[in-house]
This record gives sequence, C-alpha cells and structure tokens, in this order.
Amino acid sequence: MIPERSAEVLRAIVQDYIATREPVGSKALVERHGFDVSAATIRNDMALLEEEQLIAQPHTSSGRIPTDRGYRLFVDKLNEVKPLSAGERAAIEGFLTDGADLDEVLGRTVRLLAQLTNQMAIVQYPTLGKATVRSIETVPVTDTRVLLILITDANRIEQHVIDFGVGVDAVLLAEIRAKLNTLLVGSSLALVETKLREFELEFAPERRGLALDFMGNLIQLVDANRTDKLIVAGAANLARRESELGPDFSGLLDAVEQQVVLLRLMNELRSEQDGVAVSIGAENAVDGFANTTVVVSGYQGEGAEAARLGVLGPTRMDYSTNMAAVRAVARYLSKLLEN
Amino acid sequence: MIPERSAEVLRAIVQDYIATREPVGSKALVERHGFDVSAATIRNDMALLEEEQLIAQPHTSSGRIPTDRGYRLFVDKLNEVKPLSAGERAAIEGFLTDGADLDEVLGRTVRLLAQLTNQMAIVQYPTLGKATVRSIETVPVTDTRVLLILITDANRIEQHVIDFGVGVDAVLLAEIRAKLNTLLVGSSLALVETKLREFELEFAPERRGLALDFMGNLIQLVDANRTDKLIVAGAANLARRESELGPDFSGLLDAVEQQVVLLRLMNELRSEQDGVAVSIGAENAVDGFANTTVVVSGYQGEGAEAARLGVLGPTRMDYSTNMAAVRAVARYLSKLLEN
DNA sequence: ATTGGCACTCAGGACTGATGAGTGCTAACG
DNA sequence: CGTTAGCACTCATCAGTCCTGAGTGCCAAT
Repeated sequence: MIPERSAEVLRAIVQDYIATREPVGSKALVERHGFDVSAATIRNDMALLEEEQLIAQPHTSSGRIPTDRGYRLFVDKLNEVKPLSAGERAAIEGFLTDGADLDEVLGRTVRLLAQLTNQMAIVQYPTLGKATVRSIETVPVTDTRVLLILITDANRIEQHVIDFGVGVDAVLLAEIRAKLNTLLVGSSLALVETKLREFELEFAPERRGLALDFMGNLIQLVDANRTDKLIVAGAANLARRESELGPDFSGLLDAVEQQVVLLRLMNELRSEQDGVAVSIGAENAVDGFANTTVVVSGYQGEGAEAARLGVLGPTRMDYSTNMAAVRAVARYLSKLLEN
Repeated sequence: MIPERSAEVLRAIVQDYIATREPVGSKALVERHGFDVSAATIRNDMALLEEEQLIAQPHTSSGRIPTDRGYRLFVDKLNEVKPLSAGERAAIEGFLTDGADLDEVLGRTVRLLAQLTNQMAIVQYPTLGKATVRSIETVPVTDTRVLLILITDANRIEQHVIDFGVGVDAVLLAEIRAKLNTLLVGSSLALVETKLREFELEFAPERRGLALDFMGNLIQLVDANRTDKLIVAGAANLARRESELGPDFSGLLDAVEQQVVLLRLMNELRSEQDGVAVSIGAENAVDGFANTTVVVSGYQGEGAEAARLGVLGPTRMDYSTNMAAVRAVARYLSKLLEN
C-alpha cells in the first residue's frame, strides 16, 4: 500500500503536470502545495512512486510525469469529480432544450460536450435491440419506388427508399403492408428477421416477388438500426493538442472517421463509479491510442437500450472537468429523452 | 507576355516542387527536365518569373517555390489535366453503383473522392430551389406526434417529426393534408412559402391552430431543404500534411466543422474550363485558408439545381490528379443521379 | 540571347561550453 | 525510523562559433 503522503504527492504531480504541461520536480512541489516536509523527503516519496511505476522521468535529470498507471490511480482514488460551475450548468440546460428530432438533439449534445470539455466529443446513437415495432408505413415516391418507414416505440424513425424496378401495384402493396403490420407490431426488433423468414411462405407465388423484395428491405432497415452509429464533434480540439497525442495523429483521425475502432472502444468500457468510465493510454489496446484517454458514460432513451457518449483527448487531460461534464451531459440527455 | 521557355521553366518548377516538396534550383532544373540551355540561362528566366511574382525564394540563397499566382498560371495555362488511370476509373465505377438512397450515394462519393485524391473531400447536397413538390405525406407516430414527409421530383425525401402537443384529430389532419397537396403539388419549392401564407385564411378559425402548426413545419422543411448541407471525408489526409497548411490547422478543422465558410467558398467558385474551378491560397480570402487550395466541380441531379463537390488540400497539391478526379467523380455522380 | 566564371549569401549541421533544474545518495539529526 | 541538509552528478537546453554547400546575381565574353 502506498503511504498517505506519497499518494498526496502523486495527486500533486498529476495536477501540476496537467496544469503546466511540464515535468514537475521536488522543489516546485513543496513550494506550490504546502507540504510540511523538505524537498528531499518528497524525493524519497517520488522514488517510491517511481518504483511502483506510477510516475516516470522523461530524462535522468528532469522532473517526473505520471504514467498511465499513475493516471489510473489518480482517477480511481485521488480525484474528486468537481461539480460543474453554474455557467456550465446553464449552458447545458440552455443547449439541450427539447426537440422532437433525435438527430437534432444528439447533434446539439455532441457539440455541447465538445465545447464544454475542449476535447473531441462522441455520441453513440441509441441501439434499438430491445425496442419494438410500433408501425410500418409506406409512401409512394414514383411508380417504381416506395418509401418504407419503420417507427419504433423509442420514438425513432428510420426510412429507406425501395426501388422495385417495375411498376408497383398499390393495392397489393397495401395488402402486404397490412399483413406485416399485423405480424410485427409490438414485437421486438431482434425478432423481426426470424418472424419474417417464417412468414415468406404465406404469400401466393405470383405475389411473392414483390413481398420478398419488401421484406428484404425491411430486414435491412432493422439491421441498419442495430448497427451502431456515432456522431463526432470537435476534431479541431484534438488538433490543437496534437503534440500530446503521439506521432500518429492522422491515424487517430482515420480511426475516428472509420468509427469501428471507436465503437469497440466505447462498448468495451463498462462504467464503474458514478457511471463514468475512463480508459487511459495503453489501456485502450488500440494502435494509435497510446496517448489518448477516453471518458465515457451511458445514457438511456425511453425504451431504447443504453447507448454511450463521451470525450476523447490526450492522456494529459483535465480529468475532473471532463468526467464531470460527461456525467452531467449524459444525465441531462437521459432526462430529455424520457419525455 | 511571358516567353515560351520561361513558362516552361515555371511548369517545371511547379512539378518539381510538388514532387519533392523542396525549393528547386536552376541546376537541378536543367538536369531533370532536359532543357537545352545552361543553368545560367535558366536563372535569367527565373529572375523574370520572380519579377512577375510567379515564384519566390524562401531564403536568399535557396531555390524557388511557386507563389499563389504561379500556381494560378500553372493551373490556367500550363497544366494538362491528365486522364485517370484504368484502375482509378474502375474504382469509381465499382464504388458508385446505383443505390436508391441519396444519403448513401453521397456518402460513398465523398469517401471515394477522399481516397482517390488523398485530400479532404467535400460533397454538397443538391439544393432544391428549382425542384417541385411531388407529394406531401403524413404518418402518425404517437397520438400527439406526426411524421411529415415531403417528396420532391428530384427524388429527394425530407421528413420531420411534428409534435402538436395535443392529441391529433386524424380526420382533420387528413383533410389538411389533402388540401395542401392540391395546393402545392407541382409547384416549385421556392414558391411554397408564399402560397402557404395566402392559404392560411381558408381554414375555419377552430381548425386553424392545427393547420398553422402543420404549415409552419412544412415551411421549415422546405427551408431545411434550401439550406445547403455538406458532408466531408478524409480529415486524416489533411492532418497528414499539416505542416504545409500553415500555423492554424485547428482553425481549418473548425471551419470545416462549422460548414458555413466552406459553403461560401464552394458557392463563390464559378467553374471555368472543363467544369473544374480552383481557388488557390490567398484567393480564398478566408482566414486560415491562406495555404489551402480548393478544387470544385458542379454536378447535377435530375431536376435539382447543380450542387458542388470537391477537394481541399495544401496549395502544394497535385493539381493534375486532383482536378481529374474531381471532374470524373462529378460526371459519374451526375450520370448516376439522372437515373 | 546565351554562357562561363566568380564572388556572395545564408540555412543547416556539427561542435562547444555554460547554465541550471533536478536528481540520488549519504551522513547527521530528533 | 522518518526526516533533513549537503553534495556530487547528470543532462536538456541554449547561445555562440565555425563550416559546408546549394544556390544566387551579375558581368564580361561569345
């Protein structure tokens, strides 16, 4: 176990390093943090911390910086998530007013989070695995094309244009739609595909072409709903601190654009205390993320499964502020979506 | 007027500079480009080019680099847009297969363009000023919410959830919808707002609340359509060449995220020869874009007004390849959208 | 108009020594 | 035993110096 004062020293090192972006030495530590011991004593503590691999020296004759493990201990044990300032609370409430449109709400959320933390913000769309079908609608677009609309009880609406290639018999289409509604309304999205597979045979052969086309597209639509989707804001914030992000900054941007790595990262993080999870540096276990930290929290929409939101920045970030902001925004968003 | 050989020298300088990213000197020029004159002669030509502000010296004793004006002359007069390689053509055709969904097609397009040019790619959604209303549909979502759908003859579909706050009378809603369809089908989007304003009074006072709400949302939907919208891909390509983009790279990313500056930039560019327009460095007249070049071309969707697509990169870019790629992708996309 | 020759400029690399922040260790202290 | 003062040591950083070589501009000769 690490003695009380040594832990205090670690906390001081992390705080100073985050503030100044310079390795911090024993003398500066005593001066700036009012320790009642001499610099030499602090040095002994630092030797201990170094043995535990919580801090490291960039060069032999330089001060110390926290390691990933050091940040981890700081986040887990030493860091008190400070409450947001009144201004920040006001910003959240002002920004996240109600709006019927999910896209719009999430778009505002992600920009708010980026602005609040000065990091890159990420919001994952609610996954719909547990949502159920409320209704299936069709709207003719041209004589060969039909807009297929899927409405779920999570108030989410997905649509897709089907191009049948040939002229569509409106009556037949209406019949198919009615049958599918009867079959599917109220059932969970996860079950739609199996139900449809069983249902195929109920159509007379001469109608089957159209029906199959229809159902194929419906399955796609459901799948599209289950595929996770991210929106991102504040790439510029990342660029501004590029030097702290290691050599492969463009690879990072690539990963963000591809989304797949980010999704994995967010989904692997199970939130611990306070609903906020943090993954630091090498813990990310992804190429190019060695110098980045991801702060994530979950949020819930009505009916929808939990999804996640968070920020991404250099390991040398302000953990207090960012964790507080992520937590607060996640809560507000959950509240907002419940209406 | 600039003599034949001097122009040739400028072309050689631009090509070498783009290839090597180093200032190019007279001797290297003679060696690599088979000029039949001595280095001293080339130096005289360079002195002339410098007088015309087409090239400049970073340091007194260094080779020359092209100025914005130099690039401009190169693009206008000296550059032959080279045809795409067979592989590139294949990539375009393979990538841009048909798909009924506009979002999807444009998304694929922008990624393709980013990959083809190794720059950041931008695609503007087709503006709908000249499109006409094909139909207006409504789909109930909950008892207080209705999905409003606007379908235009440009095969574009926009939808928005209206939250009436109170329970909706389905019959009344259907009536309103029918009336609006009668009124608006076939009329251009630009006229929708005026027509609606005149129409307001035709509803009996007790029905007016619902109708006004409905019509207000419809106007918003049309407006949303006229507001230009961009999608972007390949930010990582930009980051990879950050050093060439001047000091304020993060400002650039900011501008891209805000979109408004980019939109202005794209819309100000009127394409000249070959349908491809180029704006170089200071010509952009926007803060932070001093070291970037924007290559833009227009494309047309059926019925829709021309929109634009292009790439953004450092002034020191491969103009031939990028102009060719932008032109080719714009053409393919136009062809694709006509179906 | 072109060319060879030549003096000149200057960025960049290599080397130097001084500075100072910061360290680890040891011996003394309470 | 924890703490402290003292001290020798390390090493990044900075400024200064010198050197080299690529590249130039100009001039007189062709």
